[in-house]
Amino acid sequence: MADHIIKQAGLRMTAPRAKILDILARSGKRHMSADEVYRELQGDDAEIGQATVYRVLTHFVEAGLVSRQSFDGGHWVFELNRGEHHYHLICDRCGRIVEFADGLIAGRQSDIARKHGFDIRNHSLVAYGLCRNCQRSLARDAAPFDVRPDPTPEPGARRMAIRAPRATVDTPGDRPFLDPGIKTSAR
Amino acid sequence: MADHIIKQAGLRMTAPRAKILDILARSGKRHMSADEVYRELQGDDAEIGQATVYRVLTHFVEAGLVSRQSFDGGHWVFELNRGEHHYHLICDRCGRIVEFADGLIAGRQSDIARKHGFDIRNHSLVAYGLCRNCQRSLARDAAPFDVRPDPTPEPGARRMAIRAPRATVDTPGDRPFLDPGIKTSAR
DNA sequence: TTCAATGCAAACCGTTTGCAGTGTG
DNA sequence: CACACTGCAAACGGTTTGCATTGAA
Repeated sequence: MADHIIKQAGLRMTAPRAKILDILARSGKRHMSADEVYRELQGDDAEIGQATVYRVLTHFVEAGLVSRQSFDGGHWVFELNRGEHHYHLICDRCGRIVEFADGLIAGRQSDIARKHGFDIRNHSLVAYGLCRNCQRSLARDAAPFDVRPDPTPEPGARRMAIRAPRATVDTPGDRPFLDPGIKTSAR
Repeated sequence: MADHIIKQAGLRMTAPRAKILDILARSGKRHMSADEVYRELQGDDAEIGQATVYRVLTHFVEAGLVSRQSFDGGHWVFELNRGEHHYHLICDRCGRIVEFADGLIAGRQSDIARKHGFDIRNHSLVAYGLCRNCQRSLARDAAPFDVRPDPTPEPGARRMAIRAPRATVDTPGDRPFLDPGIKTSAR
């Protein structure tokens, strides 16, 4: 249950919070937008407003349960905080996301920050390009332009100029989150 | 003049384009939002609409003259493309931005990408924290909360939850852009 | 002379906020 | 029983778009 995790984080337990944490924990997608969380909730019985989703997610971020970032300007993307800081590889075409951690980069970056007198609290590295599959697809049908990504183009996709992903899943090393007694650094 | 640069990039020359490129080139700020560009234009004689600013900037990005990114979810920030890819250190408190390039990080990252089968086209590394000045200020008046940043708080600043910069200047090694015959890779 | 670029204003869309009602601690 | 949390709907703010007009090539 998500219950004790929320309390351990110093938050009041409520139904919306439990459900949202649950969704983040169980969803196939590691990275979800507020709207995706909201829609997932709709299928459920209880009525939970968008505002609540945003507020709860913000609370989670502040409490350190969840991390938030925006891949290249779109909307916010939320991700359960599994403790290990990591970076992202994103496919411009299909939206596939691959996570990776790298001490060398982290160290180098913090050296540089120190040299500039910065006290770093957070950082993100995101690389955009084509995943293996999409490289293949593109080569295969050698279509010069306007090839539709294999994963469904998603109906309400706004023309995001230049770059237009809309993340789908993918990540190595899956590990349960809610079940084991995870130690939340309460605040 | 910006004229031949725009043409070299394969774009039709128009007054708005010349002016906007000029502003990006001459402004003290290396990183400008569309709105900042727009406001800078207002002081000028000619009437140029916001839509045009957005459209022109988008064209510039597509032509490779300008690069665009969003520091942690806010709006887009545009920056004249000076050829050398670089990363950013951003002060959470005053918005100061420091740029740095690092081959080691770039190399490492592209190795990792290759290992995952990705063909990277672009990447960004941004680190958030406190610059030296802000660390000092905070220590000095040891105010636990709600300290106002030294650089004016900027009136229309939306409460961006968690993080709320609003960039001001700062960058090492200034180098003119428009004057020398820069080689634009036209497309 | 044609078709891309512009200006204006309205539309969009993700996110935030005000307010009255609800339910946790 | 107080006060944080919720739902709803309206507000917000950055960006995009439709359409008639202008102007570069």
